[in-house]
Amino acid sequence: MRVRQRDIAQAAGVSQASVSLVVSGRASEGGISPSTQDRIRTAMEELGYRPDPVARSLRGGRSGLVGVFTYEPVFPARPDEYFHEFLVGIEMAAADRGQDLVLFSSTQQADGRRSIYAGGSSRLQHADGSVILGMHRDDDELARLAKDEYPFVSVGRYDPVPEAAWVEVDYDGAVRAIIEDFHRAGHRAIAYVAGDNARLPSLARRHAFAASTRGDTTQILTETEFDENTLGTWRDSGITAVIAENPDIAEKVERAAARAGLRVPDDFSAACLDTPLRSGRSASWSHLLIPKREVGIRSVNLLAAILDGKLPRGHHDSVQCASHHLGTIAAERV
Amino acid sequence: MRVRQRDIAQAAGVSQASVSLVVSGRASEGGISPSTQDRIRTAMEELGYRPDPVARSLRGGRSGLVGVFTYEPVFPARPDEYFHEFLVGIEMAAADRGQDLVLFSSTQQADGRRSIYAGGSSRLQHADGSVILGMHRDDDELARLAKDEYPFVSVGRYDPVPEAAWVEVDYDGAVRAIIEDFHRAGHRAIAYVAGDNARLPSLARRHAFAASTRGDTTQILTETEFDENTLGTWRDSGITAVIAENPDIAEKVERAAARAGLRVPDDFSAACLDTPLRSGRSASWSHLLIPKREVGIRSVNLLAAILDGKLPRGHHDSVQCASHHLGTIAAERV
DNA sequence: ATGAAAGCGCTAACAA
DNA sequence: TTGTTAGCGCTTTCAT
Repeated sequence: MRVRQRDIAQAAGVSQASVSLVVSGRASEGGISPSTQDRIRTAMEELGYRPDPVARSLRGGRSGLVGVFTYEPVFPARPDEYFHEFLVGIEMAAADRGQDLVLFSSTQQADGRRSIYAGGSSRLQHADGSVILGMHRDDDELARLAKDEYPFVSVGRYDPVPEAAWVEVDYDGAVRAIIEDFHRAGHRAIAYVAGDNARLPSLARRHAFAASTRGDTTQILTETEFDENTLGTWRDSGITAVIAENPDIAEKVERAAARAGLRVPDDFSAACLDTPLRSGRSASWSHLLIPKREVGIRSVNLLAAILDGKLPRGHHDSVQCASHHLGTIAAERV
Repeated sequence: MRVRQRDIAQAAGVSQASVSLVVSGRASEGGISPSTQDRIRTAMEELGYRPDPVARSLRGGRSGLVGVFTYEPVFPARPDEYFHEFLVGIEMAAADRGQDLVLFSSTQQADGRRSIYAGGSSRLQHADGSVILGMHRDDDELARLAKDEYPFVSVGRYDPVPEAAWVEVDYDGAVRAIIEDFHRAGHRAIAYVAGDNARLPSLARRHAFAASTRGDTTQILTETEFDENTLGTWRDSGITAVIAENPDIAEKVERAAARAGLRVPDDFSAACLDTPLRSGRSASWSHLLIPKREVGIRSVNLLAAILDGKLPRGHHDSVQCASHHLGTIAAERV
């Protein structure tokens, strides 16, 4: 049996409106005498009144629920480090703001893929707005979401939908900084090993690399193109430094180098564009520190600002990216 | 601008009730002529109608939201393997059932602890029911939740609140099986190193140990009581086998043994009551396989059954626990 | 076969 | 200082 404001109004011999004022803490402001307030509070206590958040949402238009939409399960079989840190930030920010998180597991279809509009009505409506996470996006769906004027923020740059708001990592600046380190150390012939997927985050980093190495000798290849012969090719082309786009690639390069009897940084300098695996052989590579937690926090905050009308729907935010030097960028012997 | 049923009723020249029937799919059942249905559907399409889930829940329907309440952040700074696998199961089951998950981050207070009723209103009401996770529970709050007739299921046995539903791991059977293995190998003097917290899951395992070793020589001590001298004490007491309650303890025992020049299983047999750390020294210990994922799945299913009135509020479910033998239980030399 | 009306629990104008 | 009223968007009798 739910206790409503009406019940305690009756018990305290006041109107429901007065109860509402007390509940929302605006009693004095609304001009309720201290004695009446006391009576109301006592009645609330005795009857065990708890405001109904759903009714509040209906009335106020906000549920305080922040959606988290991912095209993959949030809790994968193998804890995916990549997602995790974003989610830490998202949960922290939500907690700070007094908001709850909704994970849209219902959007998962039989084949394991998730779709916003598959179930007919968008379940995202349950949340005031959503944070969109993950690589494998459906541009059409998200475009539609934007057209429906549903407030959402993409974690990571998201060009395909012009109206989308996002929080991006400043890969440009970060990659540029790493290249400058290479330059300072005398390297002018640099290889870049990219991931196989041609998704935005990957492309962004490749472009940043290309832009920062104008005038240098460069070689860009993808993960699958990297094989046993690659190291030889590099040596022949005079390549003295390597950038691996992600930790897996760094591992791959390290293993190939080890087999070829080459050492980092004695034989070539190296850096990785994300934090390497803790226990891997490339753990000591110089690398970028992607501020995932910060990005998560800012995404939630940006969403809140958009909901409050303080920032426009398509606002973008960018987070600086630090780098962590572990001595795998050595001076080039000229 | 939200499009309401009223708007499309007007557009289609029908009453709001008819629209509602079409929306909920009970149009024919309610006796709406096919032609009218078509007109309504067209209007919905044109105006871009989306049902408001909040209004629906207020009216008494289901929101399709399953709460996940934890007394600690769901996404901890250091990924906590213990939680993770439960959540994998919970998300899988929710996806299967077409339900979404709500993580109650809003209940987090300044000190980092979470409380259901701290904010005055219980935000759990946003979900049809909730799964309760984590060790550090507030019995009073949960008792109150039960009194409020809020449907919830505890992950893990939860005696303190009699009305609580739960899904437990059959530690009794599992511990008994391990002890029987020890017995078969001839061990009759067994030590047990428990965790420091005296929480239920820990107590349950200790009791199971005590119950299964009647007539044996046993020694039960807690993690902090275990020190450099313990191994000597065990040898003096004729202890030939050890059970570690959790992976951390197993590690501790292994390290102490290594320092003392003792080997498992040559010098003593050993088993751990949870899966040991992958990269730890005790990785090869025989151990229990706690079916966390299964427990997560069943929790969600049990909650659904309770919501549907198919199972009573305080129903309990128990999941068998397998064990994995890695040869650290050796025959005792008699 | 369709419509009118009540009400879920709450808040915010507006009256008194 | 307090009470009355009108909804928020929806579902569900009960009339028509």
